[in-house]
Amino acid sequence: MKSTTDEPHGKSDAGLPPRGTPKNYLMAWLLVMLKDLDLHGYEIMKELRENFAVVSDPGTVYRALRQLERDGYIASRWDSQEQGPARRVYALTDAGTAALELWSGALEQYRKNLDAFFSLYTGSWIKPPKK
Amino acid sequence: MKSTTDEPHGKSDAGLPPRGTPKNYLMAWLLVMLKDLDLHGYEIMKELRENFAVVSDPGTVYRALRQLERDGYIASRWDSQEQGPARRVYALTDAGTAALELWSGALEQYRKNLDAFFSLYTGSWIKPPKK
DNA sequence: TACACCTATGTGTAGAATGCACCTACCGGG
DNA sequence: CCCGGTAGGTGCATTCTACACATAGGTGTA
Repeated sequence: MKSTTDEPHGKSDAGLPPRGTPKNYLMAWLLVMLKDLDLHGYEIMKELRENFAVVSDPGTVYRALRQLERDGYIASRWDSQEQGPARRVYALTDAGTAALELWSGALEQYRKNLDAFFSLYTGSWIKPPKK
Repeated sequence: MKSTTDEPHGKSDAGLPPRGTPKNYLMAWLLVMLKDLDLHGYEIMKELRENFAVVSDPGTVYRALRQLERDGYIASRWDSQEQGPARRVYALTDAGTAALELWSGALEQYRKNLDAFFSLYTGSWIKPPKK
């Protein structure tokens, strides 16, 4: 049983870091996974869980993939092999490639922001004097 | 008028990077701002908006500060100077200092994760062979 | 045959984080 | 007298994600 959800008075512990991934981070990862290879959802999900620890739940991955498809960033086809259930294989579209480029720029920005955080955390911060 | 909200069929553009900050990122910043100095909300909010671009909205900052206080990570006192309205000045508690340390570790982890993303984005990724 | 388990793909739902719009109140200048 | 800046706050809607659960084909095994 989770300790943070059964408190009677609504203690929420938002001050503590979540296992939390940045908002919409998942989308960037889905796009980058498909950059060179076409993959199906289960494969992507396992990689993201086991190798990259980006997401914990299969449902979230499948839902996000369908959303990316609705929005035209990826396209899917069915791969019906005789072994096991059919797979929905995804491929990046041109819009998806463009979006991935945008994501890359945005994440570089995040990285600089992180550096700013650490420079506050390690050095002392001098508040800019009010003019 | 925002172009993403009035589409009839629910297009949501989640594939594109949001101005988006990582989830709960704000909490880490509030804590780190108070690491060496006691500040009031308005000051913190202006810094976060103008110098660090972490958050866009004052309400969000004030709300988050109250939440951190409810959870015991920061404490407030009123600073009633005769100039202008009274200010609620915040200071880090011991729990807050500990939480900030946790945040620092989590964000270092996040940075490594970002590096993994970029190594996928720039190099080619070789999918690990299924055993 | 029954069952457990793995692959593969989803839906329903709830909680949390955030942005936008809006409100109160104090104070100084034109 | 009204405007704008300082200071703090609420209500609401949207969005993201985790958890639980459902479905279905296939394989091994008791």
